Amino acid sequence: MFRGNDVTRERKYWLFKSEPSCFSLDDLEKRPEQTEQWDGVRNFQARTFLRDEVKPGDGVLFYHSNIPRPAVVGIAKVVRGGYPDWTAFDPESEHFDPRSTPDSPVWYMVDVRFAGRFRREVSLEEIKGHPALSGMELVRQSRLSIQPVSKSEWDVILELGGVEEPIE
DNA sequence: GCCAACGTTGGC
DNA sequence: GCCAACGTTGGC
Repeated sequence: MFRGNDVTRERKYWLFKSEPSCFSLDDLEKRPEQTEQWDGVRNFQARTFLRDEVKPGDGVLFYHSNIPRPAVVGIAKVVRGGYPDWTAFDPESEHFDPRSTPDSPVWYMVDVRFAGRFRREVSLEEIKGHPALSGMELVRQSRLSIQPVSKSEWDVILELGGVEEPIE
């Protein structure tokens, strides 16, 4: 009932996938204010996370997919929660979807800001072989592009990757 | 480039 | 509402 107004809500953690040939951690770091709209998500389960559950201050594991050695390469921070993905309204956009309108949006996006690069990448292979990580959504259901990560998984991956806790 | 796993679409 | 056909993702 008070969803969205809960100022006491605990920070949540997420894993966002991206093909680096499309958008990489490097690209995020080079953006103005190191911030980017995470648009183009066209999967309903991922959409629902973006619309309802991803909130400012949340932590994001930045994962590079569809490459020879897929891996978490760094972290980002959510700076704006779910709002309508305008690329769905734009006929010129490759993410155009006429089912989504400004009055009744179907697709949502969030804004993320660069928060750190790992000293070493944490590969999918390593995650699969790590007792504390082998139950991750990433391993169990490999296709979801926005997925929740537990606090303990977040902590272990940051420890493996080697980055100071960067989010306030 | 292959293909398994999964999501979506559409006929019935 | 079932399910076959099809499209996409993403590891390998």
